[in-house]
Amino acid sequence: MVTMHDVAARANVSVATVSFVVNGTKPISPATTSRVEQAMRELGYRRNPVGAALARGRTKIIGMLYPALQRPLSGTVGGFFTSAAVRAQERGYQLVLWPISNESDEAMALADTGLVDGVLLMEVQLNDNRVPALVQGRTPFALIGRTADPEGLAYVDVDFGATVTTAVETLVALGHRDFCLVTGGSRAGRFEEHGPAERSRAAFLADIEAAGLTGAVRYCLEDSREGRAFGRAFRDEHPDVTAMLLLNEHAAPGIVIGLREAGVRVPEDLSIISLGSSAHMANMVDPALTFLRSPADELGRLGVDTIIDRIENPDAGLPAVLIPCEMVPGGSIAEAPGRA
Amino acid sequence: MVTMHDVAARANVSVATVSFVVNGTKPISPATTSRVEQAMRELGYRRNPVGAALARGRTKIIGMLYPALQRPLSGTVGGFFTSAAVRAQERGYQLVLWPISNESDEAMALADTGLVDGVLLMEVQLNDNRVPALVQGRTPFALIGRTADPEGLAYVDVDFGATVTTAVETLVALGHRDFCLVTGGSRAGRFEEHGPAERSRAAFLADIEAAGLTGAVRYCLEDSREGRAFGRAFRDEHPDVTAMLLLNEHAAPGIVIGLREAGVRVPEDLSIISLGSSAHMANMVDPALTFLRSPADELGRLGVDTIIDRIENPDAGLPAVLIPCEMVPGGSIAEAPGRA
DNA sequence: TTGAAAGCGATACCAT
DNA sequence: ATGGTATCGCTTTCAA
Repeated sequence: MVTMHDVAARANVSVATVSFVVNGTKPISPATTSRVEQAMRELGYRRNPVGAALARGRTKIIGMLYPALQRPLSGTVGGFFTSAAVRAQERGYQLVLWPISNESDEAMALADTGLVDGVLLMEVQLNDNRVPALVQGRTPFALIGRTADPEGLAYVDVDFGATVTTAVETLVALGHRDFCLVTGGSRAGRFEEHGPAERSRAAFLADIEAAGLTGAVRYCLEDSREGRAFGRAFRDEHPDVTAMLLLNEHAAPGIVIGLREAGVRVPEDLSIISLGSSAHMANMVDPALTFLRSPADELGRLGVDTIIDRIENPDAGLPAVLIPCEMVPGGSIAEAPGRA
Repeated sequence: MVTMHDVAARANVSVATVSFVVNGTKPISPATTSRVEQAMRELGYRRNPVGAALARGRTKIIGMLYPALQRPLSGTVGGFFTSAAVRAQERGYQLVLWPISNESDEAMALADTGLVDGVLLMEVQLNDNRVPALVQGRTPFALIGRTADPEGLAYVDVDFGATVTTAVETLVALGHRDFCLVTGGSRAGRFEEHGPAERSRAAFLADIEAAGLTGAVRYCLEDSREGRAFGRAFRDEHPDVTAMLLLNEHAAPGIVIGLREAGVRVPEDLSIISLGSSAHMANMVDPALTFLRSPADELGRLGVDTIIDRIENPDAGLPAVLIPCEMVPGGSIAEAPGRA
């Protein structure tokens, strides 16, 4: 490996000088600069980030912590990751996706050892033991998502309350009065921990009550086969429901197929709005779903901005951003049956 | 930050001794060991991997290089990544997903600087300029996928030839004689570079010719809306085709929806086999697709084993593994029309 | 079994 | 505008 020493020797300067031209840390005469640059070129020098990291205490790397084992990487995460990676590069950082388990130790062990300058935590649960662990450490972090009480934390998240309200209002305007919210979650029994599902549920129940409507809440695993079974059984279990809010894009195609198998027509018999989805997923379903678009790209960018700001300016205020989803028309909603 | 010095001082030993107990490098008396361990506990010591990496020249980190900007992370990649991450951990490494562009420089710049011990290259193209760049460097690497001529490279890949042959044989046995292969690719004009598509195409044409059948090859962008348009137009463009091989799981639901809109029934009028897909994706379609299961998990594991073997034993042989997809029954194939 | 000390590669302070 | 050098945290050889 070619080191700064080699370059320095070749250019007849000191390592300090080489470092200065490499980093632009201090003014160096054009003559020396070009001599050094030529030496680097000839030798094929490439700065060793490990050495730099040790000396500087910074790596210019941001770790996006993702519980890959519990929650297989899907297209949604891909959206976050891609936009976040682009933004990081724009700001001179590298973003890497780091798989961790849900246990707190691992997150810390990585975060707190200097390998990354900061950490972006994904799939935050309402009661997430990784968060207190990170608070204890000295590595800056930010959340994509938020805990039950995100006071004092830097986060960006979807505004599920506003999103649900938009959906409910849209359907109420079409005459619907009997609702069902279907959320997801990758393993039974831990749904209460899932922020998006839980926040949507709370907003849903509040909206329903405020408007004097009826509303059930159901869970369905995030898998198309589960969706099929769920859809097949739905009408029998909820004969009166005419409007469904679906926070489960992976099960959505299966659910609609199951409904059709059971003789339920969408949207004539049942209107559906998919919450937090994308055009690609919505068009996998027939009819194409009316959906509220997840602001994945915006959140990815904002998340990166947030964590970098915290790294570079730890004393600034704590950003807390909520972005609502925006309605995209589709073919899955109609006037309530017997009203047209 | 608590360093080894702090621990050493607290335990009244030298830093060398602390290092020995931390790494188990040398035998240390039980008494000293427990004194050191207690000191570590009391101080909350955590070894700094940057320092370790610099001293040792190894980081125990494997970088999975992925062109996230060109090819948004999807569920398929998630499968690779998850199984690969698990396997890496089992073998004492960390696996991180590193977004890179398709340009060679970036891959190298990262790989060749000591931040990662080895590199796993994803989405390898037939003619991939990142590969010669990696060959020049001194960082071990392996491919998931392979170039046109993978001689001398370590790789694991799907056996597309065998997969296509299985599909064709299955359909021929049902009396089909007019085929169409539909592949994907995220941007027009670069399909020739896409290994899976190109290898499938070659195998397809060879099988078709050998059996005296007719076979068209079409491309469709990997998006459900594109799939819908494609499906709608298909019958007019290929009135005689009764059997479709589909190497494009993201467009699959849209294609079937489009076909139905155009009055084409699956499987009565047209049989479909999806190549390299998963149960989850196959069940997003109605009828559930008959598919050849992508060995994503196996490839992820094997890829990691391969790169770690190369890191730890560079002189061993170059593994070159091909795994065929395995048939999973579904509802999308039937006897050729007018044959039953 | 334990310790002293020489690096690993780069940074940045203090001189010149 | 340059250079000498201590330093970052840890590993590892060589001695004791």
